[in-house]
Amino acid sequence: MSPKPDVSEERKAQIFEAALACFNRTGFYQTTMDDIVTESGLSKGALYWYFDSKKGLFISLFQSLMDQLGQAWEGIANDEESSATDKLRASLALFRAELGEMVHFLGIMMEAWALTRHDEDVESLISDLYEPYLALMSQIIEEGVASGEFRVKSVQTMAFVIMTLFDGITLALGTGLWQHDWNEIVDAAEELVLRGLGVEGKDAD
Amino acid sequence: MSPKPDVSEERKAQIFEAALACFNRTGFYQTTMDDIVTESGLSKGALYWYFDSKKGLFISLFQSLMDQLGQAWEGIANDEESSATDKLRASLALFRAELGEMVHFLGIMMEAWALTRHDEDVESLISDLYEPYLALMSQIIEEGVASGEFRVKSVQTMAFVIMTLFDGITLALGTGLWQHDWNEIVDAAEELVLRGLGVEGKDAD
DNA sequence: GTTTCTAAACTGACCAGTCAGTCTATTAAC
DNA sequence: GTTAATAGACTGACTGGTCAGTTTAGAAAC
Repeated sequence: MSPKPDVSEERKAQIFEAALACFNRTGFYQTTMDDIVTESGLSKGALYWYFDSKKGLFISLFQSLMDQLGQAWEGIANDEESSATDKLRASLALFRAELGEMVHFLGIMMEAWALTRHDEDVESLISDLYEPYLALMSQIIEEGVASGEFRVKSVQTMAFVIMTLFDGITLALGTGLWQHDWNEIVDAAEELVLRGLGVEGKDAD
Repeated sequence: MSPKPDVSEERKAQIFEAALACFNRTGFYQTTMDDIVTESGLSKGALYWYFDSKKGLFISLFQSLMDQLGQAWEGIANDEESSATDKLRASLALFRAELGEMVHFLGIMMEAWALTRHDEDVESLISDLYEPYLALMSQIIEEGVASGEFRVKSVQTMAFVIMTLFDGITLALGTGLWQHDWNEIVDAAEELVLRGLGVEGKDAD
């Protein structure tokens, strides 16, 4: 149909890559569209051909980055074979793997958190993304409590606290407060969470 | 000496109050100096009489907010009377109290975290503020391990993880992901941390 | 000869920071 | 006790630059 070969997917990817680099480096307000023009090697016209605004570009980019994560979550929670403890361990392993991805766009993650405060679109995007994660965690803890593996006062609240710990670790990496290998933090977090939920023994690795 | 009574402290406080409201509401880049002018009821000249730049004002404000916190930390860690477990509980109580203050400037806290990525001044300010907190936590855990109260693989890393949990909770409040009473989260965090460090019993509370 | 796409010049709103000048309480001189 | 001098506190119009988004002219593909 098209009188020209469709390059739109490549172009979008090209713009995303440039926008990722810029936003990650200097944040949302400090990067100009011209920065992204330069970084991408395209023109301003091209950017506005594919995206209607700077904010639209940021949100699309953020959305697409998040879509690449968290595809595996559902599989974990719905595995009939494994115990709640196993599922929790698998969740932690997944978080570890996701962190490995996230280090490439921690700046964008943090920018999005900050934007949450004064931008409704970003705020609802984030809370939508958050929901399934929290639901999964609640489900696992619920199961563990039912089977006697975990001891917990409030399932919902504890699930939230554990998610909060994950975010805190992400934040610490983003701010650069933790200079060493982030695997060590995840190890310690695993130790804290498993024992904190009342899982006994086996903590000699 | 001065031919006029010194009102500079009141003025600075007045500017801080206005800047706090504005920055907290709309973030650093989205608030204009004119916003702060309007909010404070002063003039632009007055603002620049007391502060050299927007960034300077933000940093002074942040600094002053942080100074109001964390005065009590040292007392806790150096109390010879109490056990490491007691000290940890006291630290959690302090965090709870600080959260009560922080809810009034969560926006500024999050803005500062995000700025960390591309502003050296903010970055070094934050890591300087962070240091004593981390040192305190490490000291308490170290003591607890020595006395056999806690079981931990790496003191440094575990201290960092617990601090990270605090930040995560702060972040969750800031983003508005947690809609309920934040005291509940701190309760759950306390449960997780105490048991996670290997403190036995007494969790029927 | 039409559609898709690109380039680059352009527009105009916006905003941090400046500055020439004003106001007012206090002191010093007489 | 009135006048002049002083300096700190303050005002707000203005400037110069920046940058999101638009326009326009045309190339490339079919």
